[in-house]
Amino acid sequence: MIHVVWFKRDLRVHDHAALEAAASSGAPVLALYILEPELWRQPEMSGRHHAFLAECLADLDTALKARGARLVVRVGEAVSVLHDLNAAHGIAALHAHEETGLLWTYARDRAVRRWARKAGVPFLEYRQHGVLRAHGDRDGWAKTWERTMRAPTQAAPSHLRAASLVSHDLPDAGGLGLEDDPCPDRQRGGRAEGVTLLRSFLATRGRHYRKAMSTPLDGAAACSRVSAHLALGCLSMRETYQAALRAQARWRQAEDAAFAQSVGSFVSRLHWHCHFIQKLEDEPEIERRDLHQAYAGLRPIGPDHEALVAAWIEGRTGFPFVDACMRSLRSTGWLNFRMRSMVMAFSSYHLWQDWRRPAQALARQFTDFEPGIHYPQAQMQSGVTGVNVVRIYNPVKQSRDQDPGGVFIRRWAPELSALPDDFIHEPWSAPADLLAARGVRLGDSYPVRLVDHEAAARVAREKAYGVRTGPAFRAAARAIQQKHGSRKSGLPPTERRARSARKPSQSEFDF
DNA sequence: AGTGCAGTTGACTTT
DNA sequence: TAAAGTCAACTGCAC
Repeated sequence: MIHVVWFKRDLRVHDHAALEAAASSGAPVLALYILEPELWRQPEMSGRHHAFLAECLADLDTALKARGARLVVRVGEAVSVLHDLNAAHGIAALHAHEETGLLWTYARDRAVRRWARKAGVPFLEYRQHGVLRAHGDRDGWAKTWERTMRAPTQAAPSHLRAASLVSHDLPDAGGLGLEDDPCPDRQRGGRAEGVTLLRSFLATRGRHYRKAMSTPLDGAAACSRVSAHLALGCLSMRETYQAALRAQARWRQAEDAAFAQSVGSFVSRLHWHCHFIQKLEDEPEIERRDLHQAYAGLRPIGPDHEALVAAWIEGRTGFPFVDACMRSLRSTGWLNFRMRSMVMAFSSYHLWQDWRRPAQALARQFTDFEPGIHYPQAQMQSGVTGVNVVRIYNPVKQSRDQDPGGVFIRRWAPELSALPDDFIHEPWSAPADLLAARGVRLGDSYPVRLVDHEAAARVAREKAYGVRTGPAFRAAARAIQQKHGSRKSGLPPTERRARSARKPSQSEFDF
């Protein structure tokens, strides 16, 4: 009989509750990764995810090898893989982390649970990060998070009694039906890489995080870049959080206030990470249904939907800053948070396109795709939650604010690089003779902008606010309040006013 | 010195 | 991690 550790998006041996539990059983341990071809057919998945995963798995195998075990890869449906292993070796217990993922993985986990119950195999699931499953008490959430994250981390087992099984080869991207997905500046996967990033961020790179995180230029180096490693679990949230707190204390002691504050911003974003994933955990349908039903059908899918989404995701909107963001994302697999919000909002408001296909296209581009952050954010930036303020970004203002010298634009839209700073943010307003002199032919060397952004924003604002004042909105808002029982609604009127007067923050997402 | 005034800043409101 | 508009307080300057 063997204990199986089913690795999913927790690809590490450190601070790993499932591995620890299996190891301490004393029985032979099978470290299993199930490569599920059907998962890779989901519209969110892409070649860069596959490449990053392969690196993570190789790193995990190295870590297991150092402890006398190996990673065993099996290809197929989780239930049938587990069924075969159980038939051949007998599974004494199946250990895994809880996964908050796509509806597809949600359904697969339920199928595995059903199978385990029928087969008489104990299926033991452990909390991942700070996300709570089936929690009733909304008020205690932050406290529980804090307690979980401050608990001691679990050391990696020093030696594993391994069940020696043959590992299968990881299918390559083409074999899984994934399109060619060149990403020349993609981050490397694996815990070693994640640890290096976290260390360099907390020791040097992060000093100007607070100021630089929103700029497309400096953000790439000033941000931690551990998101992909958290998404696949190369790093645990607990060890990341504790490392950040230690660094913050060190910088305070060194009287480097700027660095300490930057680390503080990072820490608050770690809370935010779990806070958002919790939304998808509680309401998996956020992946495909407008949270607020009054918005269903607000953006009907027209005949030009596909062409507009393609122009947007490929960086051909005619807005230099938006296009630079999209092209940079394609090449690096990463974009800072503010620019992610901007491009999603641009698609939803200026282009007035339904959020689902764009969200899938973005998911494929993000090496750090995390369903629990991605979908709640996509809905928020599209203004369909009914509880968040309508935020329409001005792509030209963002360009002037975040890239005043046009350096980022020139890097990613070199066809515009000869334009002077005054016009690089909005080439359509440049005099024709200037464009000609600088070799820019709108509609030829660079696209004509898809929309007049000011007019489009005006129309979008009216439509978005139109929903909020309609009778359907109020009815559905009441339903959401009832279902999710937001605490704010229970406050006495005076305090409710006082609270709502507070500056609303992006992290608030009370249903 | 005090006044008028254009321009700036920041808090706050509206969309 | 919205943007634009409003308004009052403030600032720098000319006279």
